[in-house]
Amino acid sequence: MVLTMDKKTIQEERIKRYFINAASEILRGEGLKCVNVRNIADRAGYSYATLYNYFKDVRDLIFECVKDFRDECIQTVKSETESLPRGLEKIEGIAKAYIKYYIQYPGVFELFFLEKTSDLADKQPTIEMIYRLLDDLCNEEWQHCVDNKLFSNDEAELKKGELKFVVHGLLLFYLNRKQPSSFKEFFALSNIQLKNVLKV
Amino acid sequence: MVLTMDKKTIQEERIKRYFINAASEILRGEGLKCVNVRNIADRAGYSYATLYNYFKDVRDLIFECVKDFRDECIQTVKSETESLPRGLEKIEGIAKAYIKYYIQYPGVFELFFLEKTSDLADKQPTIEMIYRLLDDLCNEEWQHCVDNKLFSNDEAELKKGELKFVVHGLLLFYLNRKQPSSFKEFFALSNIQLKNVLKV
DNA sequence: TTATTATATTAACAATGTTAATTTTATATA
DNA sequence: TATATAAAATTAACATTGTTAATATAATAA
Repeated sequence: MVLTMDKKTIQEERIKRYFINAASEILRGEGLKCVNVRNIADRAGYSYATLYNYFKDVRDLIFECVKDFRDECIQTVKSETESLPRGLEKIEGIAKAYIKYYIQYPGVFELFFLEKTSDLADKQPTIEMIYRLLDDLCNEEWQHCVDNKLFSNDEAELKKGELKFVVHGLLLFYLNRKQPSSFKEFFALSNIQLKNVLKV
Repeated sequence: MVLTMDKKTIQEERIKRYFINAASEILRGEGLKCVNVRNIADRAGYSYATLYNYFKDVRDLIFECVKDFRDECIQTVKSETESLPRGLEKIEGIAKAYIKYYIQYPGVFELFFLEKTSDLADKQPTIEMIYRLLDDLCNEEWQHCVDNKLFSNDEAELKKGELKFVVHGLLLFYLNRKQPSSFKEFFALSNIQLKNVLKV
């Protein structure tokens, strides 16, 4: 795909990337509320108006960051859990690594789950990607459980959903509402809840 | 408390209320993104600058709405579930009514759980209230289950948490990310998940 | 080398939150 | 009751942010 790009497209993609990277850095470091066109452009080494030659609007640009963070999240979780034994134990590890990623980058959680996406018509595929991220990360292992007769298919579906809602519920309260108020408590609570969801 | 207010305080409270009610109506009808000082003041019948004689800033005003919505939510849930048999069945009913309230007023969910509250130092009690709302609504019934030896205290605590995270996880995905994409699917999914959490 | 096109920048505008300056209204006192 | 003072409300103004229009600069083709 990249090979078929003409010179112009290559250069265009390059400049888009400067903006995307600038926005990502701000998001990662300071969170969504600190991201604005002048900020981004400054960091990218352009004027703010130049941004509009490459992106429809700022939401469009910020949305591009989502794909990068998604890849990074997958990468992180995979490398942190590759040596775990398959099945429930691995699912628990994946869930923990997934949570850990957002604890490290709360701005990414904000972007993925809290940002208002007023008109998300053309962005639905990306939204879908995020919605299914945890499922995608765990799917093989759920299948493994089903194959080993640990659960029926229906039970696995149920638990998959339960895991997703519990994990994001926990993150919503902790990251956005400081509940529980310390990481230590949050960590203990997560572990208890995960153990409960993933019991046979 | 009201009885001890002097004339000035009474009048001040009255005007504060005009602003709070105006903001609440907009929130309820059009959601958080449509709330702004000029809007609110128009509806309250004042100039936007007047608002600053009564509230530190617009966040302060919007936060006042929280208490009203909380009371309304409690009221609604209680009246919709008063005739249910005690115990798990009632908890399920409460959870459903609670969910229904936010489906009816997505702007309230936004305000309660999604809004960024940059400095929430003095607002922590209110945040706490919201964080514990579902728990408060169900507490008596959980206690009833424990009294009837349906669960141990620890089990009840665990399930209380699980219910909270599942319910808010479901709402987060549906209200903020349109996942699932139809109410029908959401309704079915909620019912399945609630049944699962609340099984003995 | 110059005309044309592409790209980038500055200037300007609209929306929103906020504060300052000014006007209006209410209150107290002579 | 009339006027001085305090309180409350309004208009004007400013800052920030997203966005677009007008202008300037750089790249490219004839």
